[in-house]
Amino acid sequence: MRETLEVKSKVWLEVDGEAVLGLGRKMLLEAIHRHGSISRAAREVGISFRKAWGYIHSMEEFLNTKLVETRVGGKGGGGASLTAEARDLLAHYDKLLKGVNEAIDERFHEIFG
Amino acid sequence: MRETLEVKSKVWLEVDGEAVLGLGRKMLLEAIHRHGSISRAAREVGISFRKAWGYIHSMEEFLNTKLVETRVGGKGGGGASLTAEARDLLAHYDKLLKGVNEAIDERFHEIFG
DNA sequence: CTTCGTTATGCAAATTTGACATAACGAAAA
DNA sequence: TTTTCGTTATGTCAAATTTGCATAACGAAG
Repeated sequence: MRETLEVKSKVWLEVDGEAVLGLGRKMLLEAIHRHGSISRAAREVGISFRKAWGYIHSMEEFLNTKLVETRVGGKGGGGASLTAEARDLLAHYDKLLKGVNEAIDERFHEIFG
Repeated sequence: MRETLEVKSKVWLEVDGEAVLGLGRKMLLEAIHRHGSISRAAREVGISFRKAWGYIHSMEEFLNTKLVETRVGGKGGGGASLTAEARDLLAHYDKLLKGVNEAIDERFHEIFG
């Protein structure tokens, strides 16, 4: 009956019905933290700068919190870094994810074989 | 910092990267089972017949299994009912969902307060 | 004062989604 | 036999969403 039946899951945070943190945004923020640049982070996670920028501003708008500190111009063109609030939010989200996917997978294999 | 921060989650099944069963499709199939009609089921769950029909055929194509038995014309115009495979799949999916959302909620409140 | 890579946006294209229109069907009633 | 009725079954098109393109502004360093 089935070819490659598999379970998929998503866990994300919302404010006023708008997504403010999911797997994609998490990857983006972590990449920004590593590279100190939105554009380089976007390239790494495979999205356009435009989209990354949209993500960030949407998150900041609905969380009503500054997450990414940016510098424009200057040596290297500028750059970006995470605020303490962003790092804190990421840590909490990581905790939330920890074990959830494993629990789902476990249940899936237990039921569907 | 936050207004109404809440956790959201989805769990669904895929075949070859295509969704074959999620919450929406589950609701639709259950409504078909109750009403014996795709169109009445679609009205109940708030989607168009066209969309419901698309769901069903996509599910059947990727699962390579007949899920809905239909009769066209005749008294009442026709009707539809679930196959044994569909009922079986629904039962398994229900089992899969059972507890998962509770586990996620529990973890959320434990971490975010 | 030129260069460079970045932030910052408007806008258009493309894709996806969803709704509309219409045909076919067949049992029962007229 | 013919009409009626609510359903299944699809093609087609519009609308909404998403994605990407183009361009301006910036400012430190050479």
